[in-house]
Amino acid sequence: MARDERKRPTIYDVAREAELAPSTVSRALSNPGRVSSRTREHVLAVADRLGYQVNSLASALPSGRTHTVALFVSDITNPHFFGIIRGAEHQARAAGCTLILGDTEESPEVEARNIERLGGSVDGFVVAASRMTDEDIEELAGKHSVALISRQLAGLPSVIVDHVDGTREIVEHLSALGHESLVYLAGPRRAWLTDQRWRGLAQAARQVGMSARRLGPFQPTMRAGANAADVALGSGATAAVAHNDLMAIGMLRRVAERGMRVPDDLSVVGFDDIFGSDFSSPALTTLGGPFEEVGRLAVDSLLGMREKSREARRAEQIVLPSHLVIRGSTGKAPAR
Amino acid sequence: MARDERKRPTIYDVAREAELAPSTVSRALSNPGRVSSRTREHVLAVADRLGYQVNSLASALPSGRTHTVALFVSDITNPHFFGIIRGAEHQARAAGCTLILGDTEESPEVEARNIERLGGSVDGFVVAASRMTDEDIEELAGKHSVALISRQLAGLPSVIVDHVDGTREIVEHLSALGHESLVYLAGPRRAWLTDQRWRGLAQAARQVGMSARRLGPFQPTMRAGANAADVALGSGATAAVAHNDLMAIGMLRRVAERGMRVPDDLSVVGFDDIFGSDFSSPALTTLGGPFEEVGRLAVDSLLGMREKSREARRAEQIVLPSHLVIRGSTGKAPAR
DNA sequence: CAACTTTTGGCAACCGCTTGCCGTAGTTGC
DNA sequence: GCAACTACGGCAAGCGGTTGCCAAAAGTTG
Repeated sequence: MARDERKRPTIYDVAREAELAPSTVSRALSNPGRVSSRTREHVLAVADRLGYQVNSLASALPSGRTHTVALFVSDITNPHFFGIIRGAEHQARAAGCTLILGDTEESPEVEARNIERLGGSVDGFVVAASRMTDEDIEELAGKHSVALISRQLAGLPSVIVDHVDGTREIVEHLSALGHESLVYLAGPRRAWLTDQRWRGLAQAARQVGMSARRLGPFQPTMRAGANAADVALGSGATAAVAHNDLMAIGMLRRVAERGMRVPDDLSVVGFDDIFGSDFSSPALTTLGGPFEEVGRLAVDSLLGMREKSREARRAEQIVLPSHLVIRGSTGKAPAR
Repeated sequence: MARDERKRPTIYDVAREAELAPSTVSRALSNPGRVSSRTREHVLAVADRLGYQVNSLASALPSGRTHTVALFVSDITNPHFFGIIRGAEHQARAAGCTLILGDTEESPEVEARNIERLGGSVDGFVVAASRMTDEDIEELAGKHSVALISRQLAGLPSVIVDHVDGTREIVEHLSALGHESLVYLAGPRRAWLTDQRWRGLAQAARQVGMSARRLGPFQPTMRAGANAADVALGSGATAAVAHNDLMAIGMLRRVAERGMRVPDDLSVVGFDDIFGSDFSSPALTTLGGPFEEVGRLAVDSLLGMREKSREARRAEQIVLPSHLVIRGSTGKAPAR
């Protein structure tokens, strides 16, 4: 009682007060089945009275469990990641974990370096839109628990939003509006999604008898959207599918700047349904998805991994449904 | 050499390999002035060869320095915070620290609880737009290092963007356009900024002979903006200043929905210059600021606090200049 | 009721690093 | 040439928990 000199009480304080050994206190707190319920309740009561709180650092040291997960995103200023971040944060908190957020700035080097740096002090990594190579990710996964977002890799848990169905929907929508040609303004070469989206678009286009071309790559930013718009307009296609909404919104502005009209002269489609895509002018047709859920599930399967034995731990690859949000940026193809 | 069984090498491994005591290795690594340069270089070389990396948990335990700071924001999905988050993340990384991000969801309880939870495992807190009472913040600051963003409190370091000058600019801008009355659509009662902004607007209005009324409070969200728009239109004022851009953008939509026009029927001004405020329709006139810098400086002064002796540590209250970004949502006052 | 199993609490050895204190060797002053 | 310092390396005691192992207590069984 006398020695509460501003310091947080430790299990030793609780033990003394409860007239038990520190080890017993530790067990009562973190391994309740190991002590009698009478003892446990006594410990709990004393701990509560003293205002005891575990020192998470101290408990992480011997146990190896830090109760911390890291989430890396490729660009922290892309609104697309908000939902993911929020979902991940929620799920982490619900599981009693702390979330560390990292920005990899579109660079595989920054990504690798930051992950390395955190290596020993987190229970695992959720990596969204990784720019690393498959090999590097596999190496990383050999050393730490890893869950992927917007990327699939055999043997690793992942959460993505369906793009096969999504791209098909986009193409059918455009086809229904009379478009006969589209261009895909590709994202970064290292982004797994870039190829996936292109593949989906190309295949769907083939099936409905539309021509499709891939142009780029472009940085997935609003600024690069201006460039993409010029390239798209120059291509002669009547519909442009941008790698993401940031680019698509940048395109809308550039098209207007050049005195052309969306969708009369060019229809534009994006991906992600980000904040702002509903009030751009025109509002953007885009492929949305349940991104909070994505973040939540990624953290979930990351934390789940540790439970399962190495055997039973066949990584689950989750695919969530996407949905096409049709707005003003797509319209009838211009007459020939 | 033989015992690199998947485990990360420790200072003991380095010590053995370098034929020195672990304590010397520890000093060579983290207190270079304490050993001879010959020794230090030898240690560094061996550590490098073995691929040694400090275990930050283990070093945090005895030293109390975790090299981690936490940033709390009131709403992680508000784009306003992106810049702050990014700036904070950069500065933290530059200082060799890890950033933990927390969402307080506009709730003082969630805020207090989360801060409490992290208490022992971070070096300090940056709290942006805190919803806690002055008393609670002071209590918190008694136990931990705290730096404030968008809030001032005597004795605590803080970074804010100038609102006195900013609100004056807004009012003068509106006055110049012929407006004679404005309404302020207030933000949450617990937000320090709500009163500050209102005070600034009211005073500036008095000086230019404009009438000013305060309405609300409203939640600082797009959704609440619809409500705010109706209230503003009903007030008879010709100019509306929303608590933030989220609300302002929500207002723009609602005004259009009701068949009125911005700025012909009502001029609208926001705060923050968030992502999207440049492509809403019409584009939003808003008070911007160097928010990345805000995040950066907040982390900076938080980390700086620990250096200074308790005496010299007179908390710096930083005020960064704001700037009015004039766009299409403000225009000439409608003729009587 | 003896023999045996299951609970339950305690002891002590870590986890990996930091740091106060001590002793030795080398340097400086007079 | 000797006392007084200073520089530098080592020893060992933590930091606050966790956990393997042991022994006493309690519960089972025939």
